[in-house]
Amino acid sequence: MVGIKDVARAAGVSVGTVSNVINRPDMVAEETRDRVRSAIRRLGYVRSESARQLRAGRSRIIALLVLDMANPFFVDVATGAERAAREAGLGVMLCNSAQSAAEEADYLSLFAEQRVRGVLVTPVDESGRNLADFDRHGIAYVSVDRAVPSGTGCSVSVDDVRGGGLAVRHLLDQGHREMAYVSGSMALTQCRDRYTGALGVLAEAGTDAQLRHVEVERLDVAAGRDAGARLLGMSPRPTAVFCANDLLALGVLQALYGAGVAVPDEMALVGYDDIEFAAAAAVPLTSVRQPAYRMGRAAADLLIEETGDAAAEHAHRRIVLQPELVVRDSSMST
Amino acid sequence: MVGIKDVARAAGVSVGTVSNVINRPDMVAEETRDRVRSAIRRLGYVRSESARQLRAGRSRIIALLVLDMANPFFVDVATGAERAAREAGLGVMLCNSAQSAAEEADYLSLFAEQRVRGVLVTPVDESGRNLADFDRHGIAYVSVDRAVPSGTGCSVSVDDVRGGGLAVRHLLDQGHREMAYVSGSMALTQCRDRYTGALGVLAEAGTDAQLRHVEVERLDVAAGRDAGARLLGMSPRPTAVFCANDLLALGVLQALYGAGVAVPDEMALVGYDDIEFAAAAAVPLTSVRQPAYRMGRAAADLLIEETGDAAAEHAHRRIVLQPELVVRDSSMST
DNA sequence: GAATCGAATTGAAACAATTCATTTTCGGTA
DNA sequence: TACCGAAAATGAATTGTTTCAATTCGATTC
Repeated sequence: MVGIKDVARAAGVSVGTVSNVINRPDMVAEETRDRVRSAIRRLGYVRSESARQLRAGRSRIIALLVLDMANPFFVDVATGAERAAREAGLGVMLCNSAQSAAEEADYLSLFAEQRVRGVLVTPVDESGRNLADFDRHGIAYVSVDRAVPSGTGCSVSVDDVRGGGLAVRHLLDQGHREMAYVSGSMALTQCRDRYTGALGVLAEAGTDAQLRHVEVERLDVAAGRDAGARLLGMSPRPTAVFCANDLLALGVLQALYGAGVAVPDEMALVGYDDIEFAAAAAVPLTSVRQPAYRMGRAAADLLIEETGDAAAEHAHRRIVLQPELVVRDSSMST
Repeated sequence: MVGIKDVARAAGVSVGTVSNVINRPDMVAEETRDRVRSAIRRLGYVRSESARQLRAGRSRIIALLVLDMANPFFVDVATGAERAAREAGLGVMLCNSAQSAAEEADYLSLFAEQRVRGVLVTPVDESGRNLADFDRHGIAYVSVDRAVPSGTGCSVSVDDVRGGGLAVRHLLDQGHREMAYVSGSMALTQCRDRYTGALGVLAEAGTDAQLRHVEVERLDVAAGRDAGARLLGMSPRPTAVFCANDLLALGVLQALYGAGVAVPDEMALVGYDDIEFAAAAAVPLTSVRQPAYRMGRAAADLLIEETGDAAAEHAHRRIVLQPELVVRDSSMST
């Protein structure tokens, strides 16, 4: 493997000069610069990141640990983060905790060994234990899609309480009184917050409308299908369903379609996230849109600020973005 | 930052012993081992991957560069690869070339600097120029979802010619004579191969059935919507459409639905990949299933074999997996 | 009591870059 | 000719780990 020494020898200069050609070309005389560059090309020299890193004490990579790569929502977040990182000359290591606290812990220690520049993470473990370790090791992190207790770190999230409210207010406005909320365990912040918002709207409206909770194991299409079957068996059968994400909603929609239940006439449906497939569904889905791409960008920007040259004057910030209701056919009788 | 020297000092042993405790615990006396381990815990020591790497000359990370992260097909490939890699104690760096040859080149040189263990890549640049560089630098790679010229390297792919044939034979069997093929440019191997297979079946059947090509810019849902609009304007209007992937098919389906064209009665539809959303569509999509997860696993396994201890006896292999037609409502009149 | 052996431990070299205090070079000036 | 200053180039030190030849230390054997 050809190293900087080989280049130096080939070009008849010292290793310091080769390094200068690469990192501060202005410092080197033009003639020397050309000689070195042609040697680099001729030998096919590629500098070793590990050696640079070892010297610098940290890498040029930021890690992004998401909850579920099969969910296009997180792919959008990743795309936003990646764009911002690459503009700053950093690489992104994208990983999937698949909602497992064990996987999360594994990855976080991998990141620590890698001395990554920082971590963007949608935490599985709400206790924040895993992240506390990061504080101890001085690794910067930004919590994505999950607010973090004040003062502990940066976060970028969407106002889920508000989002839940938007969905249920819309259904109330359509005259629904028997509603259901399909989500994962209330131990998951996003499921809990959306529920809280939904209940808040009900209380505020002073209505006797019901919102029954249907809990599912996982937040994917298959779980949505199961939930759909359970909804059909409920008595009284709900006339409107709010799902904690679009994957669930698509699953519910499929179950309803299979059972010949008309959407929205017999049952209205509202999802959450507004992934591309929501708009592409059989009956286009009404959904609470989250600015996923912007969230990814904002999170990466925060991290870059925190770990950049001006790191000294960095103060932890919590950014909260606003969701937006996108009404489509699945909740509007025509 | 606490290093191995600090641990050695705290435990009253040499750095070599600390290293042995971490890497070959059997070599160290129990009493010493415990002392070192407790020092590690007490100081919060995390070993530096970059230093290990520098010494070892290569990293413990394999890179996976996919064409389009927004396509669930590639997410499945990534999941398979990641599983295999983690079982072998390696990390995965997942990146998205977004079908851009420039992005691809950028990432490949990033990987070279990182001295990654190896690269799994779905090449954008068919010329293989980018990969030739890898040969020169001795970086192992496996081409995923794309066969590679014999002898140049490993590859895992799916028999796309066969897949295209399956789709069109099915449509012929349903009695269709006016068909269309929606895909990206024929410069893309997978689009070309599927077309070749489709035409092959037509020729073999000795029919006068038509298969007109509708070319789109990108392979996503939005492009599918455009294609759908164009299909509706064709004369004679095709009675069956085969799409080069499911995203296109979902877009076409949506356009047809919007125009009130019944699927499959007025127009039958067959997709490719069999992503989860294909089965979850308004009209569940008939699709040519690719074993994405298995492909990812197989590719990672090949790479691990090539870069492992038994690397010497490694011979490049080309694995070709078989696609399978999954018939659903979108192509079967009931 | 010396020789031998094996297990445990040591410590220096090597990895490939960056950095920075020195040194060299060279044109211009006194 | 000697000297000065700026620009260019040098090369040793540094980073944190792994590896391995060498050393130490008891216990066992003769």
